Amino acid sequence: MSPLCYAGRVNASRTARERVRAELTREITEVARGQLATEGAGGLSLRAVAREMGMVSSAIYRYFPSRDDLLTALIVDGYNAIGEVAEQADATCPAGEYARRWLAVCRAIRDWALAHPHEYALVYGSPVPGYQAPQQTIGPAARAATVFGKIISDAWQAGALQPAGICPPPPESFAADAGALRELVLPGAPDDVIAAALGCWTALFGMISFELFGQFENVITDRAAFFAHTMACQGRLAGLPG
Amino acid sequence: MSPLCYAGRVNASRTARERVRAELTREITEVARGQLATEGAGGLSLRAVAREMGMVSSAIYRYFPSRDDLLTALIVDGYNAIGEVAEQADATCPAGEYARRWLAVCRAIRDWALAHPHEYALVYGSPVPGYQAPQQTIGPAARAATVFGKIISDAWQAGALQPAGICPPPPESFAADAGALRELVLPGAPDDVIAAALGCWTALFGMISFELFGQFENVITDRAAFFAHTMACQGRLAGLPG
DNA sequence: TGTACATCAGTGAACGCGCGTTCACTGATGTAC
DNA sequence: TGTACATCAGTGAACGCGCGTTCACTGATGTAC
Repeated sequence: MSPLCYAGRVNASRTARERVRAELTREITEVARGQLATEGAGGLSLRAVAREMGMVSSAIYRYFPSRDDLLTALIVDGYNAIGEVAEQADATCPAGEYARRWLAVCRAIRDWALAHPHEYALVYGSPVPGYQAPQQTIGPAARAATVFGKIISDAWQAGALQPAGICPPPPESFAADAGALRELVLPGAPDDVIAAALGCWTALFGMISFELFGQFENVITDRAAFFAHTMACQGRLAGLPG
Repeated sequence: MSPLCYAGRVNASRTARERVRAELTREITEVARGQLATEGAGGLSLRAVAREMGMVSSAIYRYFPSRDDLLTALIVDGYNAIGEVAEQADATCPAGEYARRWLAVCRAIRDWALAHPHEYALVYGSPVPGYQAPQQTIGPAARAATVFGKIISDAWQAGALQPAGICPPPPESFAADAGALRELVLPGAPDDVIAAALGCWTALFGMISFELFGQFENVITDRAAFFAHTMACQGRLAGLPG
């Protein structure tokens, strides 16, 4: 039997049993996501997931070795979902309209967060007690940031960035971090642009978290409009024209 | 027996039994705060608190009618603690140095948050599942914001505010909210100043939450310096000179 | 001041619940020859 | 193609745990006269 033939057989069997396995794995995370939406991250329970799926609780262990691994899967999914809506929003805008791209990304992430508050909280909210995020989550976490980084560095490299000129220079201790960010997500941008961008990015999630976690209760009525306004200001602060 | 004399007796008895009661109430919240620090908000348990105090779990119910009431007390304490450090930090600065006051308040809140991460998370992080914040928490929540509001409105009324001039005007739908904020915490300030201040305030907590909730892991090394820099930029955006 | 009574703090047992995880097992599905 | 074997999914019972809350109770503390 040739290796190729052997590989063929293995793949065939995979697509039989393994396809069911993949489907059930997906279904488990989906049910878990649903429970997240009603109970929050702390209340996620393997037994409840199993119950909802009509399985015995121990069966879940064929798919996830522990509750934490299921949580990790949900976190990775969450990061990816945010990354994806960010990518899509960015792609709908003309590449040269940097401020518009930024606002589109902001809005897309906010919309996603409002539609999936518990998943957002899982990813950007307080850490789940007793859960330690594994390295698995690093890559997906960078996905949305990469979209934003590209907007800024595109603008910079096109010479379209108009620095607001109101910030002092970033601290010297930031230089090394700026270098790493330049390598990964903000090619070509100088340190002050990188610092401003990072502040801007942080402000985006600050706004969303404040809104989602109730700090705007009895304070802001038209949150979508105020959000867009504030994000426009932040974009200007980072030098985006518009 | 005169009403005064009666009142006197009641007060005397109060200061006997009621003093112990107040002391124990305080001790319960303190122990609960300690557990918060190790378990997080979701893991706070009346039984564990009672155990640590050498009481039987049902005894706690003499002091707090339910777990949620204990949580509420902790939240109120948290808001008050943040408000207090903000007030103190503000008070150490010359009244006319607005940017310095702002930075001092930022730093004080960040320091407190780093020293009490779980209490911070309880107050500004994801909502505790199943817990509904009662109205009791509204007043203390405004305390820190009042300090900040005073800095901005002091600066405005002194004519010291130097608007960055890079923001578009706030949306019309913001006018009513701005009016309410003007009444409460930003006397005299016009709408655009209020909008900028609110964005600035939100960015402060965005920075702290990002740092505390792990988003700066492997991204920023000297977080104190980067924080100060970003908050300085935000202050400028809100018009604080410096 | 002394005594009968009311108020209150703390006890201990219990109710009813859910949780994560392990383990020996039964069948079904896939593999090797 | 057929058969012996290995792999794997799902079962059901169990372990040991912790939780919030209720309730009838015992003493101690405070009150009224």
